[in-house]
Amino acid sequence: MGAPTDPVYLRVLADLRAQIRDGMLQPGARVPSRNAIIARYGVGETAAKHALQVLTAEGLIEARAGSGSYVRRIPAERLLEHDRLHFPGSPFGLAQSADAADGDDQGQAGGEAVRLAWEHHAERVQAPSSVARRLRLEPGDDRVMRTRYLLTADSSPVQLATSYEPMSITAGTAVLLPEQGQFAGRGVIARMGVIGIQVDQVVEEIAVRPSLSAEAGALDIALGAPVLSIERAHLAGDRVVEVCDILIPADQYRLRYRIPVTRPE
Amino acid sequence: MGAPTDPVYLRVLADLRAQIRDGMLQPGARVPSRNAIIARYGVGETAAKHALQVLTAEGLIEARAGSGSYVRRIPAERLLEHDRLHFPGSPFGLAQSADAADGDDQGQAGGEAVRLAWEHHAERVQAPSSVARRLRLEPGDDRVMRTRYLLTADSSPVQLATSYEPMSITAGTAVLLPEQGQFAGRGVIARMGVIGIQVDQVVEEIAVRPSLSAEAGALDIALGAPVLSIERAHLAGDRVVEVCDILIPADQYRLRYRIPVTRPE
DNA sequence: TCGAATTTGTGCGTATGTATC
DNA sequence: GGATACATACGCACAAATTCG
Repeated sequence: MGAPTDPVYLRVLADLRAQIRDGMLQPGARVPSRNAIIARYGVGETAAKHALQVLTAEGLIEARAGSGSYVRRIPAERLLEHDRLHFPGSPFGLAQSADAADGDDQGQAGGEAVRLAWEHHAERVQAPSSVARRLRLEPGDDRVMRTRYLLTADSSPVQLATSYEPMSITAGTAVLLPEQGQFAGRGVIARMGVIGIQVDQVVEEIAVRPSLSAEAGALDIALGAPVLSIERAHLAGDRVVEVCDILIPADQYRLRYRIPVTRPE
Repeated sequence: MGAPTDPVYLRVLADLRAQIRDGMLQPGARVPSRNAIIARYGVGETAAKHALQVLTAEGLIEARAGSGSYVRRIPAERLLEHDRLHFPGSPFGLAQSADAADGDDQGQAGGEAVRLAWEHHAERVQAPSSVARRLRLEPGDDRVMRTRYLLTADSSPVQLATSYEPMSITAGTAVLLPEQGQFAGRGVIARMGVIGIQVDQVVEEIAVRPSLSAEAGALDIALGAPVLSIERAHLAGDRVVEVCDILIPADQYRLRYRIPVTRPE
């Protein structure tokens, strides 16, 4: 037997991907339709379909029924800053991409302001088992306050955050509801400080995984497109006073951490 | 006309996903084959195929040709700790996923010891344009020391790091070569300290993108599989004394940042 | 050791529904 | 309304890997 032949759809896929990378297919341009691919590359419909589907999953193109597939305009990959620990629902705020990347073509002029908006909804719930474990509560504990956040920039979703706080800590205090009352929007550290709890450490675990369908719907990305998943915990000594799951479309945003270095020796 | 009927494959998909989530299909268990799905759900081959394919794309199952599809064990995901700023070549060291063991400082907690190994190679090069910009050097500056690192755990690649240091800082000192001499393996902060430069900030930008072919080869992952790309810079006041590009297979590792909170007001 | 059955991966053709132009 | 394009759906075929008698 000769060499194991590469799958046909990979040839189409590689060619289209190269055309997009090299700029032969500009952002917004129309990608050859299934029939066009069949004719041009001499492949069957399955291969054409499969190639387009993989490009869609990679986030390089976007398919519109009845119209065609188009090269996605990537919104210049925005930067999410980490240094605002008081930010509501999430430690990541949107940064101005002032010193932004090498490619400048996309730039929408220097001074455009981005309209940011938060939606949030707080509710008392039973802790899901993974949350109970991270908060070190008994499985099934129903004294947990869950707050869901959706951050949008110019009405397009930026991040989805779900925060959990044990009511054993906050019940009966002025900060039971994170986004109501005098201390709304001040962040976990400030709010815990109000009731005498000193947060001294934040732990974040960053992972990447394909989006599930509900998440893809909420973030307006393709099903299976990679998302950054950040599991955050606020600690006060040995106590875990808050945990939060943050989801961000991985291909549209990057995270920036600034870490001060203190000199020991 | 009547209600738009839901796609058939979604019914299969939702059912299998629920079985995985609820534990009816345990990690490692075999998922029904194409033929089994056709028989059990009364759907066509296309729908069965499509449902399995979406689950694969979501990372919930793993298909082995000739054998079957199996629920993925995700706990295989290893953790990379950030807190060792002195680590050579990279701020990420391997932590043992001994389930939230807080106190351990070295990775070897649980039963299994992981054999870690570094390869490195230093060379004087001309700065690529993006590196020159980040180091604030003239484009084409050829007084730059580049050190390439490959970290392996049990001989499988974990991360690829490329570090750049301006020789205007290190030339003629004992720390010109990061991995040779008395201060080898002590990390950027310690080495710069030796020659009187006080690093006071580390900035890291985390992004996710599909791997290029050279990277996929070095990391032993599939071409196009997502990688975590970390652009790191060591700053001493206004000076950028080192930049480093770190690549990590995104589906196999997660990053952990521990951030101490200092109380100002 | 070998071969048959199973399963996935890839490929083909065709058909229908629906959205867009 | 008609042409085009994608989404979904059916069925069939073969190669390669795996499993198992």
